[in-house]
Amino acid sequence: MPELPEVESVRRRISPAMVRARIKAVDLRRPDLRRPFPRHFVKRLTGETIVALTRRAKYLLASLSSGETLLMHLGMSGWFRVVRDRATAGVGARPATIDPHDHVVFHMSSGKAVVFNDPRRFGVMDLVPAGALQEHPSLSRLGPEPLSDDFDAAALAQACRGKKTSLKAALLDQRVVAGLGNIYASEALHVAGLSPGRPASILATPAGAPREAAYRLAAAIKHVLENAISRRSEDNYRASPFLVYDRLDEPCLKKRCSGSIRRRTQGGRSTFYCPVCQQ
DNA sequence: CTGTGTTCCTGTTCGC
DNA sequence: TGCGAACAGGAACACA
Repeated sequence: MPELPEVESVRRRISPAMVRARIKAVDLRRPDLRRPFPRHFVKRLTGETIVALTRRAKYLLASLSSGETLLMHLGMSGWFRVVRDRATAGVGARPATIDPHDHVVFHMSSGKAVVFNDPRRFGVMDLVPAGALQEHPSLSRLGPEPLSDDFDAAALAQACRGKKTSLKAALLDQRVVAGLGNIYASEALHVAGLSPGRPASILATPAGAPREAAYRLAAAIKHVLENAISRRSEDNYRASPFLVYDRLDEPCLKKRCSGSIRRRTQGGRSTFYCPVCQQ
């Protein structure tokens, strides 16, 4: 689930338990996720206060009082939950959880335990020394944050200028815009009325100036992400909140459109779209 | 440098 | 019901 809106939602949900709280103890249940945990992971976290919890693209960033930053990525199946921390943290403490995919437990001075669960283990955790955050390999090449003023039609067009790859692949490229994933890339292209297979270069003139489609797509990206965040924050779940994703063969929801949703594979991943109203 | 394909891992769903 | 295949929301890496 974790694309930008889900990560933002997680950030807001776990912030009350973590921010301005001290990490009393850390249970580390295995040596690695997708990559090994950094050296002295538990030692460097224990006793630290989390000063702030922010998000960049799909990364969560916990700023520690030591100046280090705990960088976390949810991968494909990563999730956090907050539980009351009945168990006293420390040696011999009974784990607060029994799920075999609970890999990390943060015992906070707020009285809550924040549990990281990730069946597929595509998640990542790293500790970044003070001052080294911008240069971190996971962050340094990221494009603009889609909901910031840095991202607009001009930025999108510039990034896609001359690109031979498809629009869908371009939206998944975190250097073009940071935080979209497979679901919201499909959704944004649908809202913008653009066919996912068209070359990304159509967004810009040869000189790099935005064409009309770039304005539509930049606005659609912001719209789709803002909608998803507000819906999640309201905890307002519905059967399928999406316009095209996972709606194969269902009628297109756009007004006065007679199309039905198709699926195709691009770059080994499913793209959902309406062949009638997306040109 | 650019674009494409593979790979990491486990759980769920689908067709026979 | 059982079983294998296909597929799943990410991103680093190898290669042409």
